[in-house]
Amino acid sequence: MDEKDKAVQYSSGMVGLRERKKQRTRQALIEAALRLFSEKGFEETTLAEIAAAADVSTRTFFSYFASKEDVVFHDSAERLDRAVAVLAGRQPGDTVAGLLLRLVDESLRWATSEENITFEDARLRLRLVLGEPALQARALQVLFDDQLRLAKALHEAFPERLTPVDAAAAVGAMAGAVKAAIVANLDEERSLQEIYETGRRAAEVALSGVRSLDDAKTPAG
Amino acid sequence: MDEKDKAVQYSSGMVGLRERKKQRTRQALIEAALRLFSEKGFEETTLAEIAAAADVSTRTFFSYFASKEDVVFHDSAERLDRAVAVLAGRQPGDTVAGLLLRLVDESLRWATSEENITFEDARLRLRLVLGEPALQARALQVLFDDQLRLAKALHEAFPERLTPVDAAAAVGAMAGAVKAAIVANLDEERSLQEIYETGRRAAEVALSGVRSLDDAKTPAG
DNA sequence: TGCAAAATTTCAATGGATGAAAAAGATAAG
DNA sequence: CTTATCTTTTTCATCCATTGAAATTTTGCA
Repeated sequence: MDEKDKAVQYSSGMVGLRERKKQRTRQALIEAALRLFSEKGFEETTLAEIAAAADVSTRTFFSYFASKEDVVFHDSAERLDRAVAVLAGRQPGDTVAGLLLRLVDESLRWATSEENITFEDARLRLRLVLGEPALQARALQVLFDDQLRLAKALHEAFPERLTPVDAAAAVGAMAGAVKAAIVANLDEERSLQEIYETGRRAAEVALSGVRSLDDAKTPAG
Repeated sequence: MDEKDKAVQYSSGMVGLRERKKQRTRQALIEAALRLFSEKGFEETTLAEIAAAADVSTRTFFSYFASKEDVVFHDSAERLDRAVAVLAGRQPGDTVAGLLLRLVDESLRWATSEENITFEDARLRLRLVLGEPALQARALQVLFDDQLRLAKALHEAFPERLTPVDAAAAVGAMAGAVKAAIVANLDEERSLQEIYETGRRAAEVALSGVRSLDDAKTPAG
């Protein structure tokens, strides 16, 4: 799977029979794996079972995904591309904080929108990921890699205002706050709206600073 | 290894021969593993080799560490305990921002102090961790778990001022900023002092908010 | 149709991780 | 010192993810 394939991975138009077949196989693997994971659990599902359910050999699995964990994050590249696009679309009047807040808004909205997957599916996947240490580790790694690229994109959006390190710190603070808040909120049953609000409030804390938490009236809103 | 053992893991006083022998074995495993990792690389070193170098059976390794990666993070429990202690030692006049800044200061100082390990050793370990995907993943997981406990400790330090979610966001922003900044800074050769400064500046960004980056003169300093 | 490229399968091997039972070592009591 | 007991280590057997290489099949194209 070279760069060209990766770039076109989630675009709609595919040409030859060969490519269409590959996409079908990929989709079959994803669906088989996610179904089995939710039915029997991640650890309990073997690659042999996934491959069998998708009608390919076990070896073939690894020409589509680098590891058992990676199937779960099959759409992470698309998500990152969208996020980078938000930063790249910076307008002349934009502030760093405003642009980052737009990033969080769009990401949260898309992550929980119907166009993408059902909210129930999203919640299921979140539980799956947080419940399995191996998946949790992989998720954190994906997030970490994404942050590197977002920091680079933010620096490029404000080349004169932000040093690379400041950009990294800003992205890190934003992502760290949102992630921590969402996870902290996951114990109880929450509605889509509530989780969205939690993430947004965390973004505000990161934007306006922890110091705002020390003020009597929070100027964050 | 039950709770009592874990609690006393890094305290000085051990009684019986049995315990002393266990500590010696643990230490032998750590030293053998770290030496082999830096000599031949992480992937290239097998558990069989580590066990042989420490004069135990391969199986015994797993009664000391849950995985090959875990040896590298043998002191993470102690580090976390120190960090939690800082938060627990909150004084009446402390602000959230002030307490968190003290946390970063003490953590950075201790992580790079001679009492702990040589700075060269610390840098070697950092390179090792960032270079090996498996170790990077484990590091992020450890950091993530630590953040959960720190968020809890911060909430307990300011039970009336911070909701659990706000505490999580604050800790997440702080940790995210510091981590991102340090990693972003690691490409070039940096002195101890420079890395320390980078982390502290990132903490200031998280504390005072990304909005401060939008101001002409940064009020962060 | 037949050749070249790409994808899949088959086969074999490595190495991390785990469970269970046997063996060896340490502790405490008599 | 010796025995009964508890802990730790070893031995043995096994599972499964992952990888490399060679053989085979499928697809694209002349």
